[in-house]
Amino acid sequence: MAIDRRVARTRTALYDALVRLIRQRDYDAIRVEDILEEADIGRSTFYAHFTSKDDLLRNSLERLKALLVATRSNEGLTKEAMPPGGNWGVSRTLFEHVFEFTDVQVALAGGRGAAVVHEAVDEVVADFLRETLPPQTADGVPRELALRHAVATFNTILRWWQHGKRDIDAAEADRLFRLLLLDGLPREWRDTFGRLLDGKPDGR
Amino acid sequence: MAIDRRVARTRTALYDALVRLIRQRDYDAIRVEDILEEADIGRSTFYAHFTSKDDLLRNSLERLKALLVATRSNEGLTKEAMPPGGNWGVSRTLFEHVFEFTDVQVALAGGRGAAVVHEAVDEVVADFLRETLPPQTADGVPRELALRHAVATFNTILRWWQHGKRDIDAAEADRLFRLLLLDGLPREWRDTFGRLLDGKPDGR
DNA sequence: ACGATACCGAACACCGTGTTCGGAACGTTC
DNA sequence: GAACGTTCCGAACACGGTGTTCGGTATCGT
Repeated sequence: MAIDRRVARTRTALYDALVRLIRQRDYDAIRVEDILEEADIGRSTFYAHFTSKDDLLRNSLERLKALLVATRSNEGLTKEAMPPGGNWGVSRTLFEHVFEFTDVQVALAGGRGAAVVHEAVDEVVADFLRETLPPQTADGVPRELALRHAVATFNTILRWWQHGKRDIDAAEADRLFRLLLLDGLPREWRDTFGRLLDGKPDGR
Repeated sequence: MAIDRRVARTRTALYDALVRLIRQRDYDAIRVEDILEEADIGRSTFYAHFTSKDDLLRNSLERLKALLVATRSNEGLTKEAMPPGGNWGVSRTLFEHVFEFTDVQVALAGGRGAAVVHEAVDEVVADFLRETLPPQTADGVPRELALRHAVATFNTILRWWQHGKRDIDAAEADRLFRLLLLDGLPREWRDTFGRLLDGKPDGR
């Protein structure tokens, strides 16, 4: 016996409604009632499927993971945004995605409840990398740390990008991402931070 | 006329109570009532000073900033943790702090509400750096981005450190921090990530 | 077409929030 | 040390959101 169409309909209706709402308001400014209204679903039905709003969020994010896997080979991309020749890398593709759909930017925007969404997304992306990266260790930098640093750096770029309404494009964002992740801060900043971290006054 | 002692007492009682509670439970598992009980303060009194739990948190964090400024010259450090000769840098000093008081680690631990605290702390540290760093730009990496990347990297190390109960000491944590921030990922990881980001399969 | 299952929605108990107010306690000032 | 002003207290209250229950209805699978 296949899965009842009714449950499938109900669940996706709820997923979609949540995403739609997250794009509009702050996550914890969203009441369960709002979701019900948006999805046109009965109260009791909701609680028959999920135990809480957070539970719904967690389950919804499993879908994001699928998107990521697809993205690995540029599958989930619209034709317009397809690279001229050959493939882009994962990061570039993601940045293009974000560039295309401003929604994600909004979802990642500030606010109290956004932090929750943000951390949840982090977890999913980290999972993805954990499954993708080969096992190895380099110069005493453990796998898990390297991976989390990559996620953190990506999100830093993303948030900085959309927060300041920067007039740079996805390519530039990707460039900065790779620069920071792979090479660290450029020379001048290296010196500045080096001095600060060493406790030497900065001359002011 | 100086500030009424009663208000001072009330406010610090509330600050301390909040911190004490954050060390025990998840931030939003803490009810206002709990704070009142812990601080032994009346309900109406609380709302005479702060509009909400979040408001209290924000105000409490102003203190953290003061600590940071003090830390810049190793002032707030206990004698045991003082560097053998001369000063440590800001980052090392902070790591030593965290090493000494496991509390902070707990506060920064996982969970739903921790994200809120975490983001708030981020903001404070970013503010601190914003006031401390000289204005400049390097290789197209804007000041604000460099600064946020530093904060993010610091927190990544911290969270990874305490999450996995790593058996490394503060010095090692500081070494990793500087490595990732200033030089980026080491060679092997550079290659691995480079390949992944470029969309080339990893050979599996 | 029929049995099983999912959905509906109104009603309800529950919990935490934030406000109000009169009286008691405390601090400040002279 | 007395008097005045401020702060604190705590019980009571209204409000809003959560999660559950249950009988009736609609939809599904076979």
